[in-house]
Amino acid sequence: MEVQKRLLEYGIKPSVQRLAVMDYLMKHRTHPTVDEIYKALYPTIPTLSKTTVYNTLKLLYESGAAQMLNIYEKKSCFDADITPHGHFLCKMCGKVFDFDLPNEDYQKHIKELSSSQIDEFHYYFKGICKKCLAKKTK
Amino acid sequence: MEVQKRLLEYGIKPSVQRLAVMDYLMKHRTHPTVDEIYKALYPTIPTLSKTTVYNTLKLLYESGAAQMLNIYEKKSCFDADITPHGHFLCKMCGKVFDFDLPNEDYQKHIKELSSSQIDEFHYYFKGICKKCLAKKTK
DNA sequence: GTGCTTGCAAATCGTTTGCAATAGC
DNA sequence: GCTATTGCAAACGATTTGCAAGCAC
Repeated sequence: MEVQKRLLEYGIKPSVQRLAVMDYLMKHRTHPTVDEIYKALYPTIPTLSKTTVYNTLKLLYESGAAQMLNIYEKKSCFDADITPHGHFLCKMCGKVFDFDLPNEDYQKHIKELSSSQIDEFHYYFKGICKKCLAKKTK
Repeated sequence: MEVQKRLLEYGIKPSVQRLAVMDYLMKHRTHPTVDEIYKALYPTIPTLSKTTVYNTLKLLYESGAAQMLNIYEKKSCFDADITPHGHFLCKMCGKVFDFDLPNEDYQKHIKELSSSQIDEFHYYFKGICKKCLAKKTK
């Protein structure tokens, strides 16, 4: 199973809770928040505490096994996709969408900042998605 | 004075407090937080309340007269430069630096997302700046 | 004097911390 | 048994809210 593999790859000792959180992240590419993950896992792991979800996500993020996004103003959300890519937040439906990023751009900017150490890369737009735009004009 | 001009341009009725906040933002391109702005202005406007600073910055941001950045994990910071440009957060010294963004990239991505409405644009790196890297290896 | 702006105090909410209970080797 | 992980309750800190007082035209 690739969930366990991902944890081990980033030096994270697996546990029921950690596997569940990583598994959820890998299967739900919706950029879930702590609360969403907690609420989704609670039914299957009734002893789960929100602190553990916080701890686990922090661990995943700091080990590099997941990305933490601050695209929402007040809460973080998480992404199992750790390759550099862009995000789009629709301010109407609140959903976050992925979009590909031409790789040359990424390289170019890395070079511009050379001699600094780059750990994280964030690229996103906020606006209104096609679906919501259509609804609005109706 | 261009501070007042900026407010009027974005349909914001000037007041002592609003002018002071906008003025501070335009003169200090350090991406200050609410608290930093409040602490800086308090000596000159001793009746100033932090709520007003919050209100004013929200107004500036929602009117388009300033940018709000969520590059820090837990607090917002603000930028009077409203043209699309990139940011770099040094995780050691905590400073945020600007960097220019090749304009074609911006256009390209806008087009990729066409038929969505784009309101905000965020592009940033996190890492360690040259100065701090040098200190570290010493 | 009417409506907008300000500012205080209290509330809110995501997140962190301290610490005791628990699990895994 | 020892160490790392979990989970509860309390603390924290940035931001928002309710509301009364002040200001401007």
